[in-house]
Amino acid sequence: MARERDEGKRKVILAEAKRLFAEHGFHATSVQDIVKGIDIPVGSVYTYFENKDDIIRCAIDEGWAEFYRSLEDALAAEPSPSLRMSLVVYGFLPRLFKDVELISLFLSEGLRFTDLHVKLESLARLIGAVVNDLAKERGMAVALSPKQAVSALSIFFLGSLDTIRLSRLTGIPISERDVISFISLIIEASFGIRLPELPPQPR
Amino acid sequence: MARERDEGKRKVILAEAKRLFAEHGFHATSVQDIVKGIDIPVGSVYTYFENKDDIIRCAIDEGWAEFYRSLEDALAAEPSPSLRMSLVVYGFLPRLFKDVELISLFLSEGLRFTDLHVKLESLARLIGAVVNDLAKERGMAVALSPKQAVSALSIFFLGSLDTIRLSRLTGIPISERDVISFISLIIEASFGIRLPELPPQPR
Amino acid sequence: MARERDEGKRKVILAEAKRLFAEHGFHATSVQDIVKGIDIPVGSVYTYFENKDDIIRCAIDEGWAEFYRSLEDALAAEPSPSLRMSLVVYGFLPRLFKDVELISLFLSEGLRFTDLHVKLESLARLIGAVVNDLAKERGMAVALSPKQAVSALSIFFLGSLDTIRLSRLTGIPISERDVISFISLIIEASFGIRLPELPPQPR
Amino acid sequence: MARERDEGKRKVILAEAKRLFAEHGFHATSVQDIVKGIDIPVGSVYTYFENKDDIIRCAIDEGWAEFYRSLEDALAAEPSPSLRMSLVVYGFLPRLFKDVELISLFLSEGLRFTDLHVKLESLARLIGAVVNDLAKERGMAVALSPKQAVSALSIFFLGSLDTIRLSRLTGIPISERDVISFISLIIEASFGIRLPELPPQPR
DNA sequence: GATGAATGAGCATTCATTCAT
DNA sequence: AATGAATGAATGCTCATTCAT
Repeated sequence: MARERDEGKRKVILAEAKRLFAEHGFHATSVQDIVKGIDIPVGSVYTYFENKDDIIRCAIDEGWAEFYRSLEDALAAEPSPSLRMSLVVYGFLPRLFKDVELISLFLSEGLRFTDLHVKLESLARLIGAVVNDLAKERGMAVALSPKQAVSALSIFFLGSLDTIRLSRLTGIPISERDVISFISLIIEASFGIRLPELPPQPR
Repeated sequence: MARERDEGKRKVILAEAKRLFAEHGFHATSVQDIVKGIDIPVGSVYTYFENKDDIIRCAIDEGWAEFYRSLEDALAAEPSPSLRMSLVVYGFLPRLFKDVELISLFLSEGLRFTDLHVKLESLARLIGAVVNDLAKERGMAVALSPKQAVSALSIFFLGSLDTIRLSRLTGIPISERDVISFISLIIEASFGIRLPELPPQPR
Repeated sequence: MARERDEGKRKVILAEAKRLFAEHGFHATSVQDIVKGIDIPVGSVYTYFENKDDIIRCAIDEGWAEFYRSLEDALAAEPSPSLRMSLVVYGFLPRLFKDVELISLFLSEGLRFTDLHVKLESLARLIGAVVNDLAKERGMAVALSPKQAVSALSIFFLGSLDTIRLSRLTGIPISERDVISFISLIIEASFGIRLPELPPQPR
Repeated sequence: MARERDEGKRKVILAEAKRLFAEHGFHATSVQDIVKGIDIPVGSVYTYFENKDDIIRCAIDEGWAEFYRSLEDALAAEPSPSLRMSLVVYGFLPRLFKDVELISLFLSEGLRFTDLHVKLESLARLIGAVVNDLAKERGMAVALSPKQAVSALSIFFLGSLDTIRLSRLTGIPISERDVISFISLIIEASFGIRLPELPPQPR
């Protein structure tokens, strides 16, 4: 009967907010700033979001959900442990790196706005399984305690993301390739395998 | 003749600012907030700092400088490569972890306010030398390209810091011990040595 | 042919509005607030009321009209002057006190939205007649000038209502019984009669 | 050292606020409205008041305190009970009536912002003493229970104020003289005395 | 130098009403 | 008629910085 909520409008707001939050920070970006560029009246923001906090929370949660789900699906479809590991390193790491805006949000303001540790734990479980399967395939006893495994994952994951964020923001000359090649080196050294390089994943 | 600036007052402002910036974020902390708790008039802040940005810049720069200098001095005083490495892992990593406020500033707002990559490059040079000397002592050819070395350091350094920051902020159950033990594990595995555990460094 | 307006829906809106206006004030209650709890769409409000002002005006006018009409009818049906006075004191005052919401509206925002003095004058005429008849019955010359009579009525009426409103809002320990017993005391003293207490009026 | 808080400025804000609140209501008057007419920047309001609520609270509390204190002082200086009663009726009632703005604030929004019942109880104690002394002087046993006395005072006080407020706002033709003359009539009838009319009190 | 009142642009959010559906 | 998304001016309040004292 009345006008329907326009999902497209919501997406536009979210995208512009993500862009500006990542570039200038959450607090330095006003709601007015967000709508200015996309020609949507301020009031409309509050049709689609509860408040400013809700915008960043949605941006992070939805970005993460999309990333996580597609990783989960792809891993489920691949039976070989070592190919699954390749998928993680050559498929999803680059994919994540492409979305610097999400990463920046995630690491700078995300802690205050979403249950980051829940996200991190799911990811640890997902990737932990890949690691374990690979170890089993290679006939290795897993040398890491579960606690060390979570630490390891957290360090590599956050470290890689932060390094990429840094390289974008400060011009430090580390490329995505450098990070990925180092990560794959570590894995290859640990498991004594050659990790088959995959073509970039389709979106 | 101008009255002396009161260095104690400056320190108090810096400490309170660091505390509040780390807890609530830079933008969410007003200059008024900073002086409220420490009973110093607003105007005085501008005797010691150019503006609000200058406060965070000083907090980070001075915190970093102090950390870096003491690391540099300690390394210079220790001739044995493996003991130097121990010093880094068991002496300075914990010391850094203790100063969560500095880490939080560093990782959340630091990028916008200080030349983080200059700091990171100095650190890479410093620690890179430790790594190289250790490799030489062990008669190993360094397997990492310089680029990979910087990537590696960046990933481990930022990853460790962010993991600790996270564990404090979100209650994710990773302790400083876990991080340190994982880092030392990696080093020991890479160099085939047993890294002697050092007593905590005095301040 | 136009669909019938749903009188029930109108009543529901009016009742909820009365409740919220009385509790939080007219300006502090949004039209959105009103419809939220009663599951009626905002747009519908404007089918039944011209605008927000119209809602409060109707609430007061209709509440008053109902009260006034039933007082008028009851008085018309009772021939004895002293019983008519009892009716006013023991029948209608308590009835009015029950409707605190109406009173609050009346006294707080009513002045700006309805012709309160017209209402007060009708009431003065109605009750003035009761007073005069009672005085005639008791063989008394009325000691009050018409102006004093209106003043008297206004003071007692508004004073009683305000006292009750106050006791509800602030917990001041004056009960409806206290007010009614004082009013009846004044009347009994003035006319030298014993006012027969009536059973509460049926709605 | 720095500029001193300007009590005059505070008074100007308070006076203008009182005027506008009384005329248009608290919620219908914006902080911007208040400063517009008196050429003071918005920010300065918050130097002198915590927030908008604080303005009305101060207006009521300070207006009441001034009124109450001067009533208290004047009563203390007058030994004769009947003259004290005259003082109340002919001295202070008119004085209160002059400050319609205070009354309006008091009765319309005051309940939400100040502990009105505390004020009313102090007043009841003060005037209750005058009534008792007069009764003793006249050799009368007080016929009212304490509860009835408070009710009586509340009804007369609030009724009188509201009647005056009404007459200003709606043009109902009741003058201050009418109210005062009715109140004095009641007192004279109750105590069988002639209340000596006093010249208006100096401010 | 020390102080803290002064400033006014800017902030996030609300809201009565309209009107496309 | 019914609906509820759309609207944008207006709200109360903040805040980095200045500068009169």
